[in-house]
Amino acid sequence: MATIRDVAKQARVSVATVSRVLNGNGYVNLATEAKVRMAMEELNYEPNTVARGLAGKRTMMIAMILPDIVNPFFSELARAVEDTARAHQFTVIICNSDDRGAKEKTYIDVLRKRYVDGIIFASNTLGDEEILTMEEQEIPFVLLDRTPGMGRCSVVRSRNVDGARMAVNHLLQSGCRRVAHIAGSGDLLTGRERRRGYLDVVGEKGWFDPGLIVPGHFSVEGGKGAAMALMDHFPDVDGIFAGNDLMAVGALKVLHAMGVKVPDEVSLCGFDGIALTEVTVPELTTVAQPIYEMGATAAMELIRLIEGEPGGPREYELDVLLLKRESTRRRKR
Amino acid sequence: MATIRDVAKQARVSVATVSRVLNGNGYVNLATEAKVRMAMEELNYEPNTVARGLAGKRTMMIAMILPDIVNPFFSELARAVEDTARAHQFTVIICNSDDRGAKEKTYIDVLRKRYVDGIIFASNTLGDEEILTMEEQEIPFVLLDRTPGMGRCSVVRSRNVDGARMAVNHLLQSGCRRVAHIAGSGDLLTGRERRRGYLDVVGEKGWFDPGLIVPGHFSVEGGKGAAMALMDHFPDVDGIFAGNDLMAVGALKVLHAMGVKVPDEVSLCGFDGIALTEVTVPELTTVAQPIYEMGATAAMELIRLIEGEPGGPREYELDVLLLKRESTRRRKR
DNA sequence: TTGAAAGCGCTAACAT
DNA sequence: ATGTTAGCGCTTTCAA
Repeated sequence: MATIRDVAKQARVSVATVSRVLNGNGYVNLATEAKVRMAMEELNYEPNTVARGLAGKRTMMIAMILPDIVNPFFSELARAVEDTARAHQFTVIICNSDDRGAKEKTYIDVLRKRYVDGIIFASNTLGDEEILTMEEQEIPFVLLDRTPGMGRCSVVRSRNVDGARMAVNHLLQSGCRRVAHIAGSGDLLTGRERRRGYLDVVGEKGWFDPGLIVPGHFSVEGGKGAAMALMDHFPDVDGIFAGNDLMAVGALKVLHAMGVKVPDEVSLCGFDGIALTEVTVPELTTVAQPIYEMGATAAMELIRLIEGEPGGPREYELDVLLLKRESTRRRKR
Repeated sequence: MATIRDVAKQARVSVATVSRVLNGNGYVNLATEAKVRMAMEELNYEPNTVARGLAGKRTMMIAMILPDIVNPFFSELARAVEDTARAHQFTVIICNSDDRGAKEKTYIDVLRKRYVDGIIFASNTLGDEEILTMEEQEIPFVLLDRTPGMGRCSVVRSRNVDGARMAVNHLLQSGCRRVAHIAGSGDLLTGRERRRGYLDVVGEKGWFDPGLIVPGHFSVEGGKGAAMALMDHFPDVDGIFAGNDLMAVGALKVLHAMGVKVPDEVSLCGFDGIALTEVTVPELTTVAQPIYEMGATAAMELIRLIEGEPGGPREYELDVLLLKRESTRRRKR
């Protein structure tokens, strides 16, 4: 492994000059630059990233903290982040928090010691305390689907309330008389916003009952339990808006097992637009978020922050799209 | 941020001594050690990982190169790797290769410059050339589902041939008269082995025809195309063994669309055991690999290699398990 | 058992 | 426009 010193010697210049052409800053004579590049070529020189990290405080590494990479929503997000980061020479560290604050804190610590250049939080437990830590440490970061309790920081999210309204309206328009909601965790912004959208549309209906909102914890299992409870207590429910696709899939399974026909007896709509919704029978209607775009946007924004570009923290709110599929397609009556 | 020097000063010893207690090597007086630990505590000292990497050639980072983190098989593998690595203080870098040799090569390069301590290859394009590079550079690595063309290196895989045989036998026992195979890529060891298992069981049957083996490229789309072609050319096929679950899911979709009843008209069996197989209707019978265990094993083995423990490279071959589910459960006739 | 000092490979003042 | 040099924070001989 040739070092910068070897190159300098070979090109008969100082290491500083080599460093300059390497980083494209400072003035360098064109002829000199040529010599240096030549030498680099000959020696097959490759700058050592670790040394650069130590000296320059820039490691070209970013981290992404998410609940669980196995969850398809997050793996797609991660994929987008990695693609984008890579295109800008950044390497990505993945951290699974399982939504546990303690794990998340540990990660932040480890990452700080590693001088990562920035962090994307797709995890949901991040408290104001951690945010404060980040700001003190001056580590750039971007939040996904989360409003900071305080201060301004960069955020990327999608129009959850709008999406939920679209979903519920669509359910109603396709003929449902009584629509229930399987809700995600109330601790999460997305959970609350989608619930809000649902309420906006049906809260004042004569048939509405708070019991129509059942928690499903954003998981397949949760969706199953919720659907079961729902059909038990409200046999006349003929439409369900699930706060995410995983829960919708769970609900679908349970309905099928109970012999309830989807969409004819109960129509079902999810949220997120993960690929999973295309393999079920019937295919699931869902409010698709631009998942890949969200990840890419978050990564771009983080890099912008890292490069110290002007403008300060920014907020991005992305549009969602209702994908009407079989699970809400009723036969004409 | 306190540095090792601060600690040394505070404890009135040299940095060398602090380094010693930090790494637990060399002789250190018990009393001295206590002083040092005290100082660390007081100053809230945390060693800088980057500096350690530069000085000690040990970055406590490993990388995992895989085709695509969005593929549930690989995301579960990745999860296992991260959990295991983290338990041993290693951080994980994820690299999506899209099975493109060029990307993979670039990654290896980047990772080398980063001094990563080791690499897990779950990607499939790795050629002997790259393996040689790795060996020259003396970077420890572990292969998943791939036999090296040459030299000995650590490998983790599962009993693909056995599994395929189990699958096909099960299909036969459950009443199928003519079983086809949707095959994964012939470039991949797993693809070839599963195909071999299939052939082992049916190759000599009177009804066998090479045309019963159709390529499905290990993807949902590929599975769709294959199933379509299959039913077209061999309408009497009543059993399909798909080389992985993704293709099985694709096949299931197509069969459903064609009005072919699964399992009664055509029984279907996949391979891998990803969670997806539990949400389809009918649920998919599949040969489950111990995915998490494979990832964990690979990570453990890599760490073993990194720590330079004796024994040299090792090979692990893990057992698979046939999960009999609805897609092969025929009504008695 | 402990300390001094020479790196690890690079960046960034500062000087020329 | 280019060179000198002092770090970045830690590990590891080599001495003592």
